Amino acid sequence: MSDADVDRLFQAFADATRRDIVRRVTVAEYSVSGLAALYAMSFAAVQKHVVVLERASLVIKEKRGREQIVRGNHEGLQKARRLLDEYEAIWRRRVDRIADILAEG
Amino acid sequence: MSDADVDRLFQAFADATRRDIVRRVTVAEYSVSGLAALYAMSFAAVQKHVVVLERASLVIKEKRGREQIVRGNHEGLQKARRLLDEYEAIWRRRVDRIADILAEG
DNA sequence: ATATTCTACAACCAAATGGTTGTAGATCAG
DNA sequence: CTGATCTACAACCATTTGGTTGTAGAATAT
Repeated sequence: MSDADVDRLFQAFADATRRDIVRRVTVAEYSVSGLAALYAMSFAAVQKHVVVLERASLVIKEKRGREQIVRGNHEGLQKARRLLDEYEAIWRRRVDRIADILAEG
Repeated sequence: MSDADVDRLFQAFADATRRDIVRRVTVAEYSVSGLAALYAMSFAAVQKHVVVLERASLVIKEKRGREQIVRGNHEGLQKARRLLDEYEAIWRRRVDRIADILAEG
């Protein structure tokens, strides 16, 4: 995963509307206009949010007739969690190291 | 945690330099200028990154003489992980629900 | 066939972001 | 005391971001 990929992923999470879209489409399917109806902004704005989420692998679009069905994509979430787990591991190592120093000291 | 807080948190993670700073200051202490020496950018740029990380609770600054010592702050990381865990829980509920439907069908 | 719906995308705008240089206050060293 | 170092912050700049309206194509409904 490149830096740019990670940037895209966390950037995608850094917006409340997009986080809400992720929650919704994980629970149920929505068309883009179905999503747009939920928010106090234009269709185009919501469509752009969906594009951002798609590029971050947090959402998948599938054409169905004239609609585009949006569903959650577990891949992006898993990547994000794995990344944060790495940071957590660094913390754990640090805590262990300090404990060792205290033990031998 | 407000939407704005969550925005700040993920936004802070959405930059490779800032992620690198977080890793470094979790392992060891750095002054702001000590950090600045590591990157191909101005002191002011790095100082701003530290401010962003501090506002996101990912880093803590402590004045020591004329230096400002930067250390990792577990709080922000924990918050971020807990948030992603909530999304994961939504996924799990969804998977369970589908399994139930298949079982009774 | 025509009208409607859904989507994509361009063009535009204001605000935020990530960088720069410059200035000034504190602290430390000689 | 003087000079060097460390930090904070202002002002500025280019690019990105999150929003808008408008246009056009594809699929559906009447």
